Amino acid sequence: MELVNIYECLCDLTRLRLLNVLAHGPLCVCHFQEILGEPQVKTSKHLAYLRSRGLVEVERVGNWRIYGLPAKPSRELRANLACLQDCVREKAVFRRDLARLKKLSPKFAATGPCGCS
Amino acid sequence: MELVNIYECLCDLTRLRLLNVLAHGPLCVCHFQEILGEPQVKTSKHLAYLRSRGLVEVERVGNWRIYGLPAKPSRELRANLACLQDCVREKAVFRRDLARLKKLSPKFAATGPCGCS
DNA sequence: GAACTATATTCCTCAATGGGAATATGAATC
DNA sequence: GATTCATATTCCCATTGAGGAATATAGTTC
Repeated sequence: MELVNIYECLCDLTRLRLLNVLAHGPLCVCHFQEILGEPQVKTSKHLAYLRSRGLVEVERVGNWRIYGLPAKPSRELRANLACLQDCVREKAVFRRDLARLKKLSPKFAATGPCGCS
Repeated sequence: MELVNIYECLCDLTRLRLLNVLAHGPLCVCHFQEILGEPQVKTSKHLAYLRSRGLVEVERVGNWRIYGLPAKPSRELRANLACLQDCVREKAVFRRDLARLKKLSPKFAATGPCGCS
């Protein structure tokens, strides 16, 4: 994974928001959708973009795709994700996303690996 | 300055190389040109790009434009530049650029603010 | 003021990106 | 096997970016 590929992923607000949420654990696409309030296509495409550059990994569970940060991130990726966390901590959009994540977590947890149904 | 603007600047190898050199002090365009071995248009354009996003500042000295990192960088910028330094330290291209910088520094210093002439 | 120097800008072309509408895929359920 | 559900993919369009050739600009020097 090249350093530039990491930064390519970071230069879009939607992807930054996804990574911010991802830092707190893996989720399926419809959960990201609900937390960010973004349409399905947009969410799915950006996750695919992140995946194409190795910033996320996918696991298939029934109908769902669970996206999470890599199990073994490179040194560069770890450093940049940590830096991102630091930069983002006080920004409104990102805090709001995390607030929604917290609020929706019980609902998500209610129905197996995914509370979509 | 938005976080995304910083990452936009970081997602191109030439600009990463420029920033890496810049971390060791301001220089004029032709010096960057010589260190990176890139044509004038390319160098000038990427510096303009960095400037448009506030990652560098320019000072005019006679015919030269001296590009340097901002005197008062934002917290985000500082964090990301530090992270970049850390990520780049062992990569060949970047080390090579710094080696050239070191080698050429005396020559640069020889003629006032710029040793081009 | 003419020539030179360092740098920026303008055109051009090509490739990549973002976003949405519509459609495809593939697993689960009835 | 038809339907539903979660997700991906395809097409479309508009914007942006990278790179180079050529030209413009503006300061310096003779």
